[in-house]
Amino acid sequence: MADTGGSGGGGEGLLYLTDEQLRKGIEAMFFAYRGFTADPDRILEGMKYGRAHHRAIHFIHRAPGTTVNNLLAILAVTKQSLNRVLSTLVEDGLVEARVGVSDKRERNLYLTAKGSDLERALSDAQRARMRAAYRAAGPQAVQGFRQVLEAMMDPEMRKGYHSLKEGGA
Amino acid sequence: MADTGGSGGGGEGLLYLTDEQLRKGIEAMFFAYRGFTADPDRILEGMKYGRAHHRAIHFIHRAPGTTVNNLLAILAVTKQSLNRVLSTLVEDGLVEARVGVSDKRERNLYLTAKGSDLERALSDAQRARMRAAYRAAGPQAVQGFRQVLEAMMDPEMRKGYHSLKEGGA
DNA sequence: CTTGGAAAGTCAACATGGCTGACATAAAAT
DNA sequence: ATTTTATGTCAGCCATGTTGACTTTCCAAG
Repeated sequence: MADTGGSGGGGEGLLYLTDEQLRKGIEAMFFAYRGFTADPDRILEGMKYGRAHHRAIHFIHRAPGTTVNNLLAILAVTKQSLNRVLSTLVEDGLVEARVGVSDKRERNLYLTAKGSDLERALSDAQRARMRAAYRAAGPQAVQGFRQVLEAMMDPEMRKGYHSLKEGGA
Repeated sequence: MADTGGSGGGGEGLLYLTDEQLRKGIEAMFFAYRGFTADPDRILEGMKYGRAHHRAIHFIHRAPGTTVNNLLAILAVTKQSLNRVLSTLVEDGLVEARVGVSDKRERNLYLTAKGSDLERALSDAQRARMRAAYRAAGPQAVQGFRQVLEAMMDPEMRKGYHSLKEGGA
């Protein structure tokens, strides 16, 4: 396990694995995630929606025509929980749920124009912060950021993260 | 807006700021955070505690003797919300809340032996995952990870993140 | 010393979004 | 045709966020 890490000579290359460094990383993750969700949360607040609605809208936008079950796998919540969120979005005309063609048990989900508008507002806000952070840290840092995040995911999550393509009707 | 970024020659240095790259970062953050909380959540499940209890325990461990108000600032929830969590922890003998010495309105918070045991279990689990991710990604990546996370925080959060020292009785 | 406002913490009640259980409908298997 | 399986829905519970009203303590003005 020879290490060619950044710091110094001898065994110093493992200093980034000390409990203290790990703790800092843990707390950074906690505080950063709060920043990460802050802007969309602010937009949603006042509307009768929350973070759960944001997530659903995001992934429907990403994979139009996806099924409820597909979404379930990505979001890792129960179908009952998702259904509540989806129901209000359909009622309010942000999401259209078309009965499946080949399998009538399924519902294929699409954003309406109204839903797309909200999606854009939310993702614009979230991207703006992300862009600022990326720019401040630089491309090298961003690469490391992505590497660590990916290593932090559960293996199944990592799969869902890389595929995330299926779902077309 | 000249950029001296890492990749290539011409305008290529800004490729990491495209909407597509930003979206990948956003989703990575979402999936990674789930991994980040998964192990402690698993430990807490079954016990009558949740993520909120974990956070309280973590920061009391970090700053023994901290006051409720101090914790409030770090966690950014309402005192009523924190109070519920803290009350159960005190009742169950995981946290001791000593009336302040100089100011009897305050409560200084400490983990009991029992509380420390749970804290250790939780942070061991969380650190193990973090350590694995760090090791997999390497020290260079970890540095970038930390840089991006910090740039993603709100400025006030960033302060709280760096100080986080006060709180002694 | 008394009085009044600010600060810290507590109690009550409500909203969001997790959860499990029970169920309806459609599809697939026998 | 009947049973089994998959998908989605309805009802109700729990954790944890919220606001509002209150108590206790502290400090400052009189």
